[in-house]
Amino acid sequence: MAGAATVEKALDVLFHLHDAGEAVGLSDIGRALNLPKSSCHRLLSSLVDREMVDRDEWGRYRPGLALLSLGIGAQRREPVVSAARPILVREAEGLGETVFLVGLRHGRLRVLDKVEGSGFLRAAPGIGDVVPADITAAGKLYSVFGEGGDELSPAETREIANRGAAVNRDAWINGLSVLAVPVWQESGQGPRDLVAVLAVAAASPRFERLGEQEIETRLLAGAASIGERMSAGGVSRRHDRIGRKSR
Amino acid sequence: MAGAATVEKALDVLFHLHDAGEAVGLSDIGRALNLPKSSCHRLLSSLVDREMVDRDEWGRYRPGLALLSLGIGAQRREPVVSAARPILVREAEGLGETVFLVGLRHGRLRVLDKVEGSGFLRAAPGIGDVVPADITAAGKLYSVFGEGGDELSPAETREIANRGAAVNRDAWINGLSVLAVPVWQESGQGPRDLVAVLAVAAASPRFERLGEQEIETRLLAGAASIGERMSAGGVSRRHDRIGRKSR
DNA sequence: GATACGTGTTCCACTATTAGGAACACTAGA
DNA sequence: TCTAGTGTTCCTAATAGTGGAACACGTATC
Repeated sequence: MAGAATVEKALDVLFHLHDAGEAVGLSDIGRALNLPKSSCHRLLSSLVDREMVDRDEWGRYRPGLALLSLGIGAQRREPVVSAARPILVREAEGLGETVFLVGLRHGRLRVLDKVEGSGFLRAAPGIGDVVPADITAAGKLYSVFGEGGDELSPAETREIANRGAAVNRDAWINGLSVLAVPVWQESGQGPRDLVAVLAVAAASPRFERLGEQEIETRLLAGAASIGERMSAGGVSRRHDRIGRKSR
Repeated sequence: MAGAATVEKALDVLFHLHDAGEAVGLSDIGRALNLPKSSCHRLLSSLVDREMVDRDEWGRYRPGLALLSLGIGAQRREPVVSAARPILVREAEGLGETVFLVGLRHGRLRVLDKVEGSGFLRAAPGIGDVVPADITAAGKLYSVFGEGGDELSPAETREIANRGAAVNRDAWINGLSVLAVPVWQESGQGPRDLVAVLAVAAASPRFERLGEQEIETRLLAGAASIGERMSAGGVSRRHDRIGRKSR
């Protein structure tokens, strides 16, 4: 909370370049963030030195590739990701549709990994992106089984709890249907942990043709495999929170 | 050059967390970077707020998932990557080995994308990582055809120039053989541009079994496809450098 | 138990640092 | 040529970061 204001401005710049989607000039950045050009210039030169920011042939700024290295490193440390990767690939091939792995991090749902199918729904959320909790199938699952997530009607809560899966038709993105199942990790004696959500997204007509039941059984089997692989891998067995105050 | 010192310290912290490979405590960070604990704490709290840094259940620090979102965004803006992706997948499946796309950015060779084969050489460089220019097959190609890269013996230069491919056996990593070919983009009237390098890495015995000639012809065909796709995509046609001073 | 060391966190006076206006160099367009 | 736009550099006031010291909490050691 009591942070370094300069660092936060630099991060503002970085995220602004990300959100912009295209390369941005110095003056535009200053205008957008209400910062003087000279301040932007100073911040950016530090970021460029470390390749957190790149410049195109016109001198405009865009996010740099050092971020990729850091980001992939962050992803690699997520045990769920390495456990789920083969299953994501298998299901994406088998179903021919895009498969997501979504996790709750820092109070928000993030796409931990994704493997695209042969369909043409490339736009949807990218790896690392935050997805809205209130309208997505993944959000519903976390609302029912996890700690975070938003409130749901008692009826829907009971239905999802019994079924062990959540569906979302056209509510998030029109024409897109999503089916999601929880990924559990057994933690020895204690209660099992909801470590992620496995989801398939497909254009609604295609979704119908594949058959909801078929998709559900495949995903449930996949989620079970991931859970087993995590327990088997053993590297990340569950520790109780000990020591250190955390805030 | 004349940058914001605070921002650079924050980046020091970020890269230190990346290099460390495992979660690090506050005191350790301060010791490693010769920074007072209080300064580290302030910097880190800003980074944590934006999810550039995460904390594990013991309160130790590690790179955060916002970096993944930013990094994937940076990668997506590389036209070569989207053009090459299908070819990488195809060749990785066809050969059963890991295929790399390497580009020269900011004077250094970076892994722009990578698709892993069925072999067990997962360790090698990750997406976004910098690879050494002087000993790799990709470095040799850039030395001969590109602007960057290191010097090479005239004999080897001529051989690579004639062959249009570079090989590296056990020089970089022992037991690992790499074959790389240039990816050209025709730019209308001017000379063609070396936009990336396509490379296959395999354990040396497996490399022999596949046959160097077979690998080379496949890669050359793949590189040609990428070049065509880039020119065809048209989105990123070549512009001459106009306007703005660049430094 | 009591002691000593480890951690992460908070406080606060000092001063080095950044802020940001203004002037500069340059290009594109009228 | 003149104007409006860009990115870059310079410079001083005053703000924002520095970092030592004290704190609260946990684990190991005697």
